[in-house]
Amino acid sequence: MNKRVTIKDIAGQAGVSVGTVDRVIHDRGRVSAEVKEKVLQVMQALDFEPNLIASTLAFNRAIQIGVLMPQLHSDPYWDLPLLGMRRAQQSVKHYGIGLFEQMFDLFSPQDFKKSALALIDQKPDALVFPPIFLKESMELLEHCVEVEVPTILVNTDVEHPQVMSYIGQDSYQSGVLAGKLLSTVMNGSGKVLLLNLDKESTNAKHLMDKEQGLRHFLAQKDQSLFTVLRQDVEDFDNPERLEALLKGLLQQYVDIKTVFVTNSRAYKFVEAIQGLSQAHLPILGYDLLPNNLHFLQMGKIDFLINQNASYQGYLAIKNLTDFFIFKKQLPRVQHLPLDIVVAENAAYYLQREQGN
Amino acid sequence: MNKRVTIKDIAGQAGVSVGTVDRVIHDRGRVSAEVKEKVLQVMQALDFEPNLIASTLAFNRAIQIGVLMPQLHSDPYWDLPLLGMRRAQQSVKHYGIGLFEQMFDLFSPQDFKKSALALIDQKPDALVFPPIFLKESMELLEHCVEVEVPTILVNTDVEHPQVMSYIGQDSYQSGVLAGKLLSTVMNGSGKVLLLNLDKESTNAKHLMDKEQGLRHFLAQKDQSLFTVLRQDVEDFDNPERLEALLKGLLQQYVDIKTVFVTNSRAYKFVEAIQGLSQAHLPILGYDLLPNNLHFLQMGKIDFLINQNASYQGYLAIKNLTDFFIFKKQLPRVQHLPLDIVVAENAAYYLQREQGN
DNA sequence: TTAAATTGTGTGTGCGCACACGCAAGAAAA
DNA sequence: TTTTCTTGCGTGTGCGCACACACAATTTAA
Repeated sequence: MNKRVTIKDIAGQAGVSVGTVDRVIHDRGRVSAEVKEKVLQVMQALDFEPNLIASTLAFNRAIQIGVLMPQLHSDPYWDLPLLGMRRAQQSVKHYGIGLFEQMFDLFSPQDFKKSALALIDQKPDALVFPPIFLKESMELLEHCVEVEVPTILVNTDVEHPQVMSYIGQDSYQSGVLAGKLLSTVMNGSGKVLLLNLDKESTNAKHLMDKEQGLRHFLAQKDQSLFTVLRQDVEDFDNPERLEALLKGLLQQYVDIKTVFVTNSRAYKFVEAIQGLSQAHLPILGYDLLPNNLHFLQMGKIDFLINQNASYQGYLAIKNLTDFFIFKKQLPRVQHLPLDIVVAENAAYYLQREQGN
Repeated sequence: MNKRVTIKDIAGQAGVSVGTVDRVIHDRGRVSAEVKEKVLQVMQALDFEPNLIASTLAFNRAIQIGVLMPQLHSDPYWDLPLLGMRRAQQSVKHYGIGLFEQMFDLFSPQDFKKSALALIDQKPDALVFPPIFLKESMELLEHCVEVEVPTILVNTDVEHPQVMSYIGQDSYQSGVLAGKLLSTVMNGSGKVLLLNLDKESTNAKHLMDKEQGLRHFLAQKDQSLFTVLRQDVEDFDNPERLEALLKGLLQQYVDIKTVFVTNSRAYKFVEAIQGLSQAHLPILGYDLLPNNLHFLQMGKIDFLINQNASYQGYLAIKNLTDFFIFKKQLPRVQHLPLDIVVAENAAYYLQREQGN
């Protein structure tokens, strides 16, 4: 193994001191044009790659990542990204990467705004958050432009120049996939009941994308065979109401063959229809929450699409480490795989969600 | 941010020098029992975590990982793990991790043995290889015991005390999953044609595990409805022979409803039956090879189970880095997820296979 | 014309740790 | 008893780089 090239080697070859080489590398100025040119030339010739280990050691400065997330334990899904971030932070803390965590009320745009300002006040070097509230998120991004804080979005993408990277699923394609899976269990024709179990206050962009994906897939298969019935439910926490609603729907539309719950709350639906004595109704939902997995193993949920919520958080922190420490360029969009989870392969995904 | 505890802090608190602390940490001896106790106590009290960045910088020694893999470009599947390892090496080279690559002929146990010896001669710090030939692999592992080289297996697991870690799929469970998927497209009953497209010379342990998994799932569903017909094909490179064989089988067993190709060569099967004018026969295969993906998009292959071949290699190197640099304990078995790949979600897995 | 600011360069220190070396005091061997 | 070895510590150097500082040679301002 030929030992690596160091700035000392560069300095020797170029006939200057290491300080000058350092100034060229960091573009700090105070170097004459000719000398700079010469140094760059030698660096090229020797194929110099800085030792990032030594670099971070000498840099000796902490990098703080601001994290704006829904309050822990307010919703089982939203715990996952934060836990992923904390795991990632553990594994990159040697590089001096720290987290400023700031929580907000999942259903309060006002609180989101307040928390965002509080977080920015701490002057983080970067920001990570899910744009749950569209309007407030755009305002926050504008604010980030002013204070020059690069931002990574998780869960939902939004177009804005200050967004360095989005990490999450392609919601539209995930709807397409749902269509594919549901059509295979519908035996030729029938109606899909599409359930949005969410509050109106939250930005439902990704739910709408899923719906479009589903409709697109079914339409392309055969216009007449498959239809979609969409139902939005805001008080999804009330099993009785849900049961009553569903009873009505199933009576009214006897050709409902399958159910597509567009977010992680499929288990709430299953709980609600426990009372109904009804032939098995195939269900597709999202995410490996304990309740969903329970019903998956029992055969009450047929498919789960894994949104890799915890991995989203993990990757966000890992990517920022790559950015700050290893000077890597980040891709604008990082779509995570659309994992199809059934009872037979759930264990491995669960392990991964909890492990890395 | 309260700055981190260093060995200097420990030394100060314990009333000794940093050299003594260092000796305690590395258990180099030459420390009296009382002093050692005291130092350990202080380390505990201050919650000391060594700065691994500084540690690796000071360590200043290269670690060479021996890699024993099938010759590049001899089989599209077997290129993937090696490419994954190279990518991983790129991303951990700062830590002084290097690869000794040694290739062998995929179908020659003798060459495997010869290459193994050549690799061991280079005195690598660790070894990574797929135990394709069972007998020769066990001999190699015995050799590793003597020279004290820890080993990571990929693709196939083997029981041996020298194996530090296995990275790959749970073959049995992957057969179970195949059973689940195939049974959903068989509409109630029928025969599964199980195809082993492999040479007899290679260790077929994982293929047998897949078969057992499949049979187990189908039997548990309903003994009488589903049956399995197994066919081993050694000259899988000959489309005419394969076509003739299949023609015979399909005539003989009219209730064959679906095909399970137990390795990455499903595309060879599809190519062979192009000539047959035959109603669509659902096919399940393995791995995201270009040819497989092509037929998946065309609808000629219905499911692929992703064995994450490239990620296996990637993880092997990453894990060894964790082991040597970050002193992490590795799990004996790391089962990778059983990704269900259909036309609608293939792109994301492909991207991941090529990307990280 | 002299003082002040700027530009271009080299030197030195420290990041936290690994490891070689030095040296005293006691233990074992001669 | 003298010599050699061992044990138990401290000191010093270097890993490769970042950055502060010193200082001369300019250039600009007063």
